[in-house]
Amino acid sequence: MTVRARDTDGTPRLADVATRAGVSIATASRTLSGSRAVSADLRRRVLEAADALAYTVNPHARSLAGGLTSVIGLMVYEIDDPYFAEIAGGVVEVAGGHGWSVQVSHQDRTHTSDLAGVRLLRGQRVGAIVIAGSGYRDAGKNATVNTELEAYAASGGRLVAIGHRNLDCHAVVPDNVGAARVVAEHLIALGHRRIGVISGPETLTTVVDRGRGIEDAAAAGGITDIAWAHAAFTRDGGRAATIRLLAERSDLTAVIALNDTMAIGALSVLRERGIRVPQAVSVTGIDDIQVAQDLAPALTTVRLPMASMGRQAALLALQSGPGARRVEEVEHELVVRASTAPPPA
Amino acid sequence: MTVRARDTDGTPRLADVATRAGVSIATASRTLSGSRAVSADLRRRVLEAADALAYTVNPHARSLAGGLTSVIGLMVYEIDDPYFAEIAGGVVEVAGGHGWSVQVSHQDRTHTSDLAGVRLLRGQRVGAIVIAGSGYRDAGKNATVNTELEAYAASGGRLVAIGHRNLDCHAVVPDNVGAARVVAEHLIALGHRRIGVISGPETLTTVVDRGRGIEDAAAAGGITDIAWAHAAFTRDGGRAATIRLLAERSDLTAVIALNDTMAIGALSVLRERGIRVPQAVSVTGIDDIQVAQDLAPALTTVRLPMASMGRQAALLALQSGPGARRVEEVEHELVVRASTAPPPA
DNA sequence: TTGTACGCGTTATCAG
DNA sequence: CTGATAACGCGTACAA
Repeated sequence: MTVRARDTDGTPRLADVATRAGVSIATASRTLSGSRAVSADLRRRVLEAADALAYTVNPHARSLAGGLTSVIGLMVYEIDDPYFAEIAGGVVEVAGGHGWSVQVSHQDRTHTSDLAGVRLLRGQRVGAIVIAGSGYRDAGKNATVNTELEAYAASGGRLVAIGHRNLDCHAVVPDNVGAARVVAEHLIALGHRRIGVISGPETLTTVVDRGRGIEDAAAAGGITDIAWAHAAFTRDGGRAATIRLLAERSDLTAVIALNDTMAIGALSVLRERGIRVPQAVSVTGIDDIQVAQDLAPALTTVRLPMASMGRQAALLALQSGPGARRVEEVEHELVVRASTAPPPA
Repeated sequence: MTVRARDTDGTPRLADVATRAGVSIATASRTLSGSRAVSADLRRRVLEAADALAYTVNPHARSLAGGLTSVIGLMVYEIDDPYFAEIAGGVVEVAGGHGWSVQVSHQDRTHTSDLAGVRLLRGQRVGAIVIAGSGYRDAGKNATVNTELEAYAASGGRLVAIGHRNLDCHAVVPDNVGAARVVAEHLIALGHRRIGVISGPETLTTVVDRGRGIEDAAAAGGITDIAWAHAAFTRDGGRAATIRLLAERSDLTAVIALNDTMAIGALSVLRERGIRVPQAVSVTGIDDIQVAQDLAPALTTVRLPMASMGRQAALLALQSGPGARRVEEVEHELVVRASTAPPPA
């Protein structure tokens, strides 16, 4: 006898369900995966059997047999950055609600690692990829990654981008230009004329877009001497950029950070130096991460609904039928708190 | 001819590598997975072929053939809570460095969902599970989850807990009792006697342990009337608990939050009411999440190295040979900032 | 509609 | 040390 009585590890297989229901494994498979119609009677029997056995499909077998897995590959920079963490929260929430898992793929803002990340995800046959990191401005760098991404989509994978438009797929995009313009306008309306911007690397499209928003507002306000300082898109980057800005232009009355994380760095430097915010210098951010309201002083910023963006992206990934490309714009809103005031007299 | 010329999606298979190297797929498999010794000559040829073809194993096929996958299932509450986000950062970092992926499983602090999470991870044959959420105090609730977890470990999965000891597996554990005692002692040393504690639900072991640390310090300091308020282990929970505490005991000079997130909630309530920190009331947290230093005022707390804990846990999961259970204690350190001062005269 | 049988890509077993 | 070959669990043409 070659009959393997009760083998492996006790996990029931599809065959067990089929046997118990008195049907073929094909029928069991069809009812469980819903790929084809099955008579109501058999359908019920299969479902009961599966339930009684506490059957769960083996995703690997399923994938090997041709399909993709119920996993969303989420590509982010630094999962411990609040911006991405909040997005991830939204993605995880929706995915979990649909029985999907979320695999976090870390990028380190180099396109080679992005490429490796995408390849890994493809190799794992994940059913969807949500790419939350900003795209690169450099077309060449984008090319390799995008090619891989599009090949993935072409082979049936669902692809959704958060925050960049230049990828040919569903996308959830904040209006980075508009958001940045709004904070700049707020400062200008308060009377600021000598403004500095602390910015992330210009290789990121998010940075470029937000920078453009500032320039738009400045031009409209007749301001021509905005001071720029570029650094990493992090708290430490914010510190470094602020220090440089202060050294170059001691007359600034306002600092615009291109995201809240950098703004936190700016605040910390100003606090160390005893420069009062907002009395001597106003500071703004963009994103409205949760802690923005609890900083010292509470940060004036522009709210982007990160968690909701994550949820939307996950929904697009899970629901997206054969339909055309969908780009969902998300609202932003100026949130005025305690870190901005008119410039000193 | 039944020969499938170039099928599926162009992804090279092990057979392709074997053919190109002029060996059997068995040999190719052995060299690539390193399961058995292979002569240096063949080994080199296989490696070259694999490299030339840009071959990557199909993890599903590998898993189906008997093994587990190179995936760490990370169970956390709220990936967007800084505490867990920082831990996740550490796990993702180490995992990525070893070619492993990280799958985030969300728990919602109910044991049924925990159970579902573990089952899902098992069903996916993940190679390791790192469970970062606090355990439950209720033995009954633990039982079902723990049984599942131990079955997982028994079947070859690597299991590592962060923050609870009562699971029979490798663990990375902070001294929650000691950490809480340290902040309480700090306040007592400053002269505080009328102290309130805002705490998470007592169903979590972390909460219970930290609470005990407070009680120890209070007893040693001869303080018997500590005021307690329980709520969710979140910012909003911190707000709710603080409001209740203030209503019951208007004479408090210090509020101990059992984690930084709740402390943030406490600070926000006190700020709204115009109660000055630390002049009127001192506030402390536990964890030292990154933003603790940037709050208003900067938070006095106890540092737990979350990122490092995540890294350690991942290493334990990936390296752990057949060795015995290892429990790694992590250091904590009181960080005195601006939110504590002697009580008002 | 339902069942049979083959293939998905690897690992493991068992001979050589 | 190396090579056939049988699983692994499931989807799905194909046939009935």
